[in-house]
Parts: sequence; C-alpha cells; structure tokens
Amino acid sequence: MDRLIEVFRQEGFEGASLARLQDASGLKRSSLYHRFPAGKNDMACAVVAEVTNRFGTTILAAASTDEPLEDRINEIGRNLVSFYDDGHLPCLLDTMSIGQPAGDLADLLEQAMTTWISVLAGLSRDAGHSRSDAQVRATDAVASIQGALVVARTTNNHNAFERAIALLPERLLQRD
Amino acid sequence: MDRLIEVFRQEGFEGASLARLQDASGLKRSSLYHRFPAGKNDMACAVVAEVTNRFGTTILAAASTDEPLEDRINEIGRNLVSFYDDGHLPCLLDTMSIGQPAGDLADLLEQAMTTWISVLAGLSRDAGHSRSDAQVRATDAVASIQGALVVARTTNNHNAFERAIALLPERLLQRD
DNA sequence: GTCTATACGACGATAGAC
DNA sequence: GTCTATCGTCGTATAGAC
Repeated sequence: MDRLIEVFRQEGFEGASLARLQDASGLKRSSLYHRFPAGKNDMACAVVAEVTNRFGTTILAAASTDEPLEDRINEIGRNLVSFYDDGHLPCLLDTMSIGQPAGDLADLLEQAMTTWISVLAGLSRDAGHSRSDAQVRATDAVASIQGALVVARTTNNHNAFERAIALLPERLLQRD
Repeated sequence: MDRLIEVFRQEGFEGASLARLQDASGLKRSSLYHRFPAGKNDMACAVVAEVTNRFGTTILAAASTDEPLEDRINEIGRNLVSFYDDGHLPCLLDTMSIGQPAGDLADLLEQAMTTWISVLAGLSRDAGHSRSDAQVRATDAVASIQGALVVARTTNNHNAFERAIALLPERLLQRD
C-alpha cells in the first residue's frame, strides 16, 4: 500500500498507470485486480482513504492531546514537515484532484481536505476565535501549505514551505 | 491555441490526450503534428510559453504603470480574479508540474513561476522593503493564491481564493 | 496545411491455470 | 492469491493523398 500511495501521490491519477502500480507494488496486474476488483479507480479510492486515515492518526492526532495549545500546533507542524519531506513531496489531494475525478473519488478528496481544515479550525477556536474566524484562519493556513508545495515543486525552492509551517501558530492563534 | 491551453490547464500533461487536444482544437492529429513536430511535448511547451507571455502582458503588466502602488496591486488582483475565473479554473503551473515533466517543460514552468514572484517582489520593494523581505512576501503571496486554488478545486469553496486576492496589498506592502 | 489511413506500443481490464 | 496469457481500446506518432 505504501508503494501504491507513492505512485498516485507523485504521478496523479492519470499518470499512475497500472504498469507503474504493478512495478511499485511488486504484484502482477491480476493480483492488483484481485484486491481492487473495480480496478484503478478502486485503488485510487483506497489510497486516498488510507492516506486520509494515516494523516488523521499520525499528523492531526496531535491536535487533541492535553499539551498546551501552541505545543500541539508546533507538533502538527513537525509532523507535516515529515509527511511532506520538507516540501519535497507533493500533496495527494493536489495531484489527485487534477482533471475530473470520479464522483466517489472527488468526495473522498473533499472530505479529506475539509477534515484537515476542521481540525485546525478547532485549534483556532480553542484560542478563543469565533467559529467563522477560526474557519477562515484554518482554511488559509492549509492553503498556505498547499501553495507552498506547488511553488516548491515548480521552483525547487522549499523556503516557502518551511515558512508556512513556521507560521502555523501565528496564523491559527494570533489576534489581529 | 486557446482551446489547447484549456485542455492542458484542466487535465494536466498526462490527462491531455491527443484525442482531447484534437477535439478541442478542431484540427486533426496530423495537423497538430504539422504545427508541433515534436508532438505533445511541443504542444505543452508552446502552451506554457504562450500562457506565460499572456500572463505577463495582461496580468502583470499592471505592475509597471504609473498609478499609485496600491492601485497597481489591486489591478493585478482584479486581473487574477478574471484569469482564474474567481477560483474556478486551476493554474497551469500546478497541473502541468505533476509527475516528472520533461527538462525543457520543467524549465518553462520554473521560469514562469519565478517571473510571477519577481514582479510581485518588485512591487514590495517599491514599498520600501528589502530585497530579501520583498522576495519572501511575493513568494508567500503567490503561494497563498496557488494554495487557495487547490483548496477551491477539492472543496468547491472559493472563499479562500477571494481572500488571497483581497489580501495581496497587505501581504506585499504592510509593515510588520 | 489539412486530411484519411494506419502503425504499434501502452493502456485498463479479464480469463483461467496453478 | 498469485501467476501467465490475452483481449479490446486508446495512446502517441507517421505516411502519403489532396
């Protein structure tokens, strides 16, 4: 599954050919179809669901510890740096949302993105911001990370990504 | 050319099949090869070059008028809203940078992105910021737009895009 | 310059042996 | 559950008539 994730993450849905998925997984085509009867679309959905699950349990879980608020955010930041390998790896939600994804895949992508934003919004609310203010802050914080990954991918400059992570506490907590 | 641009912009390099390019352009395969002898890669490079050129002359040109600084930035913002259709259209630099683009294509994408950032950095410098500070501000401003487009595409919520545009003057000009 | 026709490999997907 | 073998289609690319 790790290998499948990497292929979809790096190549997007169209670029993730069965040949690549086969080579990466070490399984033959037919074996992949045995596990994912509906074919490539099944694999894509499983990959997105799995990544969403991992993202929740390994990156965002730090949001609901009993540590101080800012520590929790910094922990999430460190987790994100690791998850995106300092900005060297693209976001699955970006690469998989190119073109017109099938309905169920699009739903999974939307749910993953909104969940991410909601968790960060919860942290912002904990700092005393209103519901709508927290939602805006969380959305813009996630967008700053997504945008930094796009800039990093096109320019090979990862400074923007590091700044987006470093600015997370400020973006979510700071009073205007 | 307009139609070719739309296909690459929406589908990315892998998703932009010759069938789609043929249908969109109204030309047959062979006619496309007559104009782009090296095939799809040629088309992709021509599309990126053309968009980069248009972006410079129709969006970023507003940076070097003799209007007040903030007016120039707001004009660029309005141009961007139009260019991205209020966040409904993806950025070519995002969709085309998925996977591993061929060397010359990657160079064009990088140049387009760095030029965009440089122009905004020039505006920030005009406001009195240092070269490095201006570079940071411009990079983060572009990233905020790119990220907002990714969020918009996955969630069908375009508010983040509108905010990224509205915050352009502040991001480029404001003293900390 | 644009067309019809076609080459040929890669694509996603399936059948059936083990 | 995994494999080999194969299907039909779509992919990029080319040849040659008009």
